[in-house]
Amino acid sequence: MAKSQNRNEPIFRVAIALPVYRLFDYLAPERVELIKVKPGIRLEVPFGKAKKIAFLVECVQHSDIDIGKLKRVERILDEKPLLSAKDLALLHWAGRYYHHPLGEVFSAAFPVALRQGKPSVIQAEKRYALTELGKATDSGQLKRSPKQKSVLEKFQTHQNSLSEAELSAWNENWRSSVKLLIDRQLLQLSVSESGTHAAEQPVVRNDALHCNPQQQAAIDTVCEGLGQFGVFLLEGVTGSGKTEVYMQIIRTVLERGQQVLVLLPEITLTPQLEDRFRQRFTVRMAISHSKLTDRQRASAWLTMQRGECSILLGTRSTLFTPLKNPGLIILDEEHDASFKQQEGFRFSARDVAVVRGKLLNIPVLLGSATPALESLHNVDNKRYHLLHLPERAGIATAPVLQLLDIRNKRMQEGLSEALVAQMRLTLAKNEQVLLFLNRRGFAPTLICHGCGWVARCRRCDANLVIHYDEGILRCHHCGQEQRLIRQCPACKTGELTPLGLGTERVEKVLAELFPDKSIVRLDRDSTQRKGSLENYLQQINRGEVDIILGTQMLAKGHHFPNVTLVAILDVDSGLFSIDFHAPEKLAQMIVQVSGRAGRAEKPGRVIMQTRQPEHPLLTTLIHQGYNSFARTALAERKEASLPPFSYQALLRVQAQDAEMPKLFLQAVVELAQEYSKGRTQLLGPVAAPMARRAGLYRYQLLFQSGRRPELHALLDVLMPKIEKLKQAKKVRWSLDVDPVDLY
DNA sequence: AGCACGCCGACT
DNA sequence: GTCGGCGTGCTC
Repeated sequence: MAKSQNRNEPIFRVAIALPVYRLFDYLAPERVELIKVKPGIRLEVPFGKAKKIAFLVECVQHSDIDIGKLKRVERILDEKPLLSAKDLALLHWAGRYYHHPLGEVFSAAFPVALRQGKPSVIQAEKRYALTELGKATDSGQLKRSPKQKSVLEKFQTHQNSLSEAELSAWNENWRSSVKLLIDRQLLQLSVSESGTHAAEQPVVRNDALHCNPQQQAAIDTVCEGLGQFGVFLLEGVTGSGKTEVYMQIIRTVLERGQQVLVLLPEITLTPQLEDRFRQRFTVRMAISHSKLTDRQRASAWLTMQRGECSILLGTRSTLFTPLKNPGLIILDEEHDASFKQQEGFRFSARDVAVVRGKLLNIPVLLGSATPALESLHNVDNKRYHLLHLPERAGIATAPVLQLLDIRNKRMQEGLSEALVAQMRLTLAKNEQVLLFLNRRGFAPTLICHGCGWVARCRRCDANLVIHYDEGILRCHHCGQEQRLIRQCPACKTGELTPLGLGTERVEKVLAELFPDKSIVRLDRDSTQRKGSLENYLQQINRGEVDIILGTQMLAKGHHFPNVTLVAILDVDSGLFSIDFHAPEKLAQMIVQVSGRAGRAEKPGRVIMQTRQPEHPLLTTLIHQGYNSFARTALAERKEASLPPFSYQALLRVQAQDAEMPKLFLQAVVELAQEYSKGRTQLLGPVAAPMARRAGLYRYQLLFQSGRRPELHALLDVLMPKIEKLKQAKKVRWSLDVDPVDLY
């Protein structure tokens, strides 16, 4: 039949973004010059009834599929691959290491617009600036249009022009106001000032700050290592001048004509670093994070790919952006768990960055005040080179940490009398107080005083959290809400009482205790409105706020120079977790929160309320510092053969049916025992710590081995078989290699 | 992931 | 007698 005459047709083996491990074979397009076709190019292929975008993996001569059944590639989308051979190798490595389908890995490397098959064209980015009229206009005149007023103020408090990307990061809905302000001739389109860099022009526009010897040593060490692979761990407390070190190293990289990729854990941290970089560097800089439009992200990606831009600042997903002249990868706050993607393709941006650095033969610079235990372990075994910044730069002094024993003490909504007294002293000196409580809402539990009934989520194994402001009960795990009830549904008589502490409740008592003070609450609920976080931060730094109260989001990066007292209201809640990562996370959180205080010339103090004043984690951390804590914690991990002294992968399963997840994992265990020759342990199957979430029943199975190759060899044979398991079709499962969150 | 095929319940 | 429920299986 037709079979034989086509025997020598070239076959395109492609990856398609699907949750399956196998690749798909297609007939090459007719009249194609095979020499010009390189792996990595995007293709459009017929797939089932639809068309899909595919990535060419290789050209082969033979297919296992009957050649008559193969379809033909419809269209070639790229003349040349947008990814280099080394970046393709990185994706293949990541697919193998995380045991994730290659098509989805490829898909993650491209910005949305390109993975949908859009052409690789760059949309020029617009910038806006004040007109002379805009500079002279008092924003008070716009008080009848508050959105325009705030946009005008944004420009008036900003030195340079603002790009679409910067405006989007600040407030997603800026377009209409900017348009109206242009109509009023207060704003104008500005000629792209950050794109003016010419080859002969200096890369920096102003002088570097003076560095202390340790900073200089760090700069020199990394700069000497440019042009070859090496991982540097820059350990420096808040205020030790890490950013200055980054900038001086970046300058050298730029002067070599190379590009720099800078990764941050969170979008909210990009504007401040972007500002500092723009003040220092003349080169073009791209920003990429999920608040930007698909078009903006595609432009950032392509300008880096073409080498038209020298610095890329972005979050986790930016890691795979191709670089025409790669020089350096910086990953700031490397300990931060946000660098681990928590769904789908669960990669660690830190670990993949290191592999990327190795493939590109460039240095990787990791920065943190509280390095991850794995990173310190990698310093110990000489894989990473430690650069230590022991001092605070300038004249700032380190904050003093102290424990406040609250056993048997009178408490008012989580505040001890001693703490309130310290707050009064601080406020009397006109200095700011920061209170940290990592629980939003009014109270985490609503309990009946009469019968003990507790408000539970119907779809999760969790209690509903009281949100008085909104008059609702909300589940923090599935988002389900219901009206706040007044009467106990069980006994109809008892009094419903809020139990426990949330930021809303503390805010209320603060308002009573300090009626003449201005209080700001920063948590996901109070900052949901776009741009409100930035507005609050500005208020705080203008000194219009006396007491700052907030959750996790306070712990990251933001500087509050006039804060001299920090209190961690409930440090004990972090001491009792089944996850072995918990002590590390708690210690990092304490040090990070402490870093918010006592910058500038005013010394800061940190008070931790605890009922465990003798707890070794707390005493070690306070008296000997983070590094001693880390040493102790690493010794404990070693003793217990936990990571980084062993290697883990967690197989998670969930299903509507209560029994299926367990049955599926039992089948997996049978398979694993058949193929596991070595000493890879199987821990489970066990119910997940939260056995039901959003209506789904959850189970998990942990693989652990003292040798990484052994674990991966097992997973290599196991995963394709798991995919074909008949039980697999009735559940949703995912593998998490190097899990950081065992929940 | 989509999407069609397929075999059992309440409607014109 | 049909419309449609979502269980199961396939996509080169």
